[in-house]
Amino acid sequence: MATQTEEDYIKAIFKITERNQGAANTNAIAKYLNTSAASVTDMLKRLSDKDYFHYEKYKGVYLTSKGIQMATQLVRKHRLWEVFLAKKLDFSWEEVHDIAEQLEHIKSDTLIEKLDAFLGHPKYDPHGDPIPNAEGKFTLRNQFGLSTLSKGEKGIVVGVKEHDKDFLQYLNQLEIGLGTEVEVIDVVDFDHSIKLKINNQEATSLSYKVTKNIYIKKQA
Amino acid sequence: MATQTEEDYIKAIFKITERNQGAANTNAIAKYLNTSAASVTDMLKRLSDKDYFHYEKYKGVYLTSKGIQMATQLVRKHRLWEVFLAKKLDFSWEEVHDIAEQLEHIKSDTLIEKLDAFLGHPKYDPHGDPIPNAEGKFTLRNQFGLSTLSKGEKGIVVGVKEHDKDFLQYLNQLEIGLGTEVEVIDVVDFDHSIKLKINNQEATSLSYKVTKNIYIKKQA
DNA sequence: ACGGATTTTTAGACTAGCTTAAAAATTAAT
DNA sequence: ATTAATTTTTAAGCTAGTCTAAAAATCCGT
Ligand SMILES: [Mn+2]
Ligand SMILES: [Mn+2]
Ligand SMILES: [Mn+2]
Ligand SMILES: [Mn+2]
Repeated sequence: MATQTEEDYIKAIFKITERNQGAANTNAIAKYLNTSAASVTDMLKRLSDKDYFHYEKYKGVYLTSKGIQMATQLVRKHRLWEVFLAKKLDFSWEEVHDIAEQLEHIKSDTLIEKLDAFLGHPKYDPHGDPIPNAEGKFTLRNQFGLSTLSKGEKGIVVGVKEHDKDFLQYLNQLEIGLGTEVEVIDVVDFDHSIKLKINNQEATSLSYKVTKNIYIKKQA
Repeated sequence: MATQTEEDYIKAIFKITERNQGAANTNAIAKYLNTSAASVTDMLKRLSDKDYFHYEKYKGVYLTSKGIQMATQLVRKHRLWEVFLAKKLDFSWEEVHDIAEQLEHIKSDTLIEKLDAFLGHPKYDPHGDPIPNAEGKFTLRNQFGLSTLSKGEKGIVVGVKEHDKDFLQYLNQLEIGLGTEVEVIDVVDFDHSIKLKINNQEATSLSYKVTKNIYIKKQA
């Protein structure tokens, strides 16, 4: 069975290739896993006969279907545990990730299917990210960056791109969370900042850096 | 922070000293953890400057108060997770142990307190074992081995001594679980076997080996 | 096409944990 | 009190995973 470290490497490669649309290179993996490039090369060499990925020296690495399947199951577990922590144990969305990072490695197929049922087969996690089903299929959604809305448009917050704690806590403070109604009152051309009504309260100004990390579903 | 292996060693020492009423010796630990005596000696040497226990060559090992506290917290976590698995996810009592053996190592103090609250601060786990509170205090109970009952006495099953899967499945088959009402119809002196009414069904015969592993609360 | 910067790999060494085989200490039996 | 059996420790060596420093390969600007 795969060790926790192995699993973390596979998931890292999955996340990086997904983001980059190409092979994951050594430095990117090292940075993602907070380890040295030398360790990564070493690990890739040691793992490369386990058929999780294709590795060519100096060319980076990409997952095989076996690797993708494993990574997807890990993402499934991670996100289901996040839902459990947020919905059942009342953790806030900025607290769930670190704990789920551990829980995702618990070995038991039955466990995750029972957990899924207990949670009512949720489709999205506390950050609005889709939860793959047991077969690995993600439910995609028609979403837009809040930064793409024009003056007068309304939406409902459905997710966040950035998962950084400070960012999420800033959103808490603004009372922005999943399901929050927003309406763009004004867009400032100069810096792309936005004046936003949040749940019909008085408008607040949000920087582009913030709005481009919030996903919304458009509202009539 | 303590590694999973360290935690397993501390818990093993705790369980063994509790059972033996004396220092835990190398072979006992090795057997408990399914490892070699040499590994245990090695580990004890390496851990002995971390103040979890007192170790004297050839004399075995016993926990310090720091070690006891750690072991108790592990038992608390283990049993709370078992309750979660049984009560919320519908696992049977013979399935929960192996998964809890992994879950007990998840690092987060908040998590376990929230889980405890979510479960309604249970006092006993699915095997009837007491769950220490956050301060490490166990709630003891006035219980007897089913084998100590005399003809005519009634009781309610409150726990099991043996946690073996086959034993627990045998009890499932007999429809004996926590809360089951039992009445001793007859005691056979020769082999100490017992004729038992289970939930007022027709009586079944149980061997001494079985009855001495079932704990009951006496009933008027 | 070359030189410098960047990225990646190699080399060598470390820790945690484990193994088997042999040596030493302890315990038990005569 | 010896000897024999048992338990424990030591010795030597293995794997997984990590590190730093140095070498090698690739990439990039001119
Ligand atoms: Mn992880
Ligand atoms: Mn998430
Ligand atoms: Mn464990
Ligand atoms: Mn239990």
